[in-house]
Amino acid sequence: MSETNAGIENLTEALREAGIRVTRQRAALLGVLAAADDHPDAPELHRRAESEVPGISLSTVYRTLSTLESQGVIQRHQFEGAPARFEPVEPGHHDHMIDVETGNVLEFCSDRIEKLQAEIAAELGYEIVHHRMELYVRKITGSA
Amino acid sequence: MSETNAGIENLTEALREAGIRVTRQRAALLGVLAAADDHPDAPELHRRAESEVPGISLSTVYRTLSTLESQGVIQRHQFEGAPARFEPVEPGHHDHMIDVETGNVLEFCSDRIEKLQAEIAAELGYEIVHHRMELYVRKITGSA
DNA sequence: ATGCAAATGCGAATGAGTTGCAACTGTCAA
DNA sequence: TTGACAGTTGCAACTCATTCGCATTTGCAT
Repeated sequence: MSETNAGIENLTEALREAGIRVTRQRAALLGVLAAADDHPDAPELHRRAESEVPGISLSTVYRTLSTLESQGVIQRHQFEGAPARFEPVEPGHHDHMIDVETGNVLEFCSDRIEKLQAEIAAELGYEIVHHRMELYVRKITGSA
Repeated sequence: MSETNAGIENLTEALREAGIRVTRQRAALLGVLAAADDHPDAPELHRRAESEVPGISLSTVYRTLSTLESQGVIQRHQFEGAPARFEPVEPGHHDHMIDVETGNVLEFCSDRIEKLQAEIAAELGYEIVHHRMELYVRKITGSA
């Protein structure tokens, strides 16, 4: 628990220093985001934040998410055919695997793939600004 | 030219057999799509189709694109922060590299990456239904 | 404590895409 | 060739996710 709180303390401090006011609404969202291990979308975050800040509006949630994203605190993911989903930024980039049956998101990372990507881009005279890789997957059933 | 026409002939035939009427609007869109080597979005396809079928409506374009997509004739790509873009399906899957400065789309393919993706999914007990990989890139400048 | 720019809540607006519906038109059978 | 009729079209109205305008409120530096 102290870990999470410490993380949020640091964050609020950092935000304040970036000239961004830490309002009740924002604190609540930071808390909700830090506690989330799924990748919630805006309405879901709104729902969760409402228990801490009852009247919080959805626009505020959207605005805060944009702010936090541009501060590099969270990441926005636009998976196929679904509203944007968010996750706190942790050290170390990763990609996503979406279970097409449940909507669950797993994270993974492959240095080897990243390296190949960079090679391919370089061959064509480009450098990678960023990339997006999503595997839409289905659980392998024992029998079938 | 005969190549393109032959391709379209085959397609219209295939559509007819799938119980899908080949209307003027659809023929026009098939032609526009076959002729496109960029990855146009719906309004752009609408613009191009209008020269052949003057009154064609945007809804028809959207409807036709959905139809053609579900027939496996074209593919829809949802790149970051942009409306969907379309391309005819050609044999051989490929991924995309988007020049963030110009919006140009290059295609590429890497068996090695695909293999790694499958391995990663398999390790976690999943099989890949499909994937999406997009490299957002910038041209490497000689000096700078 | 106080001022004020920044942030909020509300509702209205946006943009991409979809849909209901009456009028139209490919297509297949005769 | 001609019907007939289900599939299509154009239009306008709608949805859904997200953004914006604006009057009111509120962090927070002083």
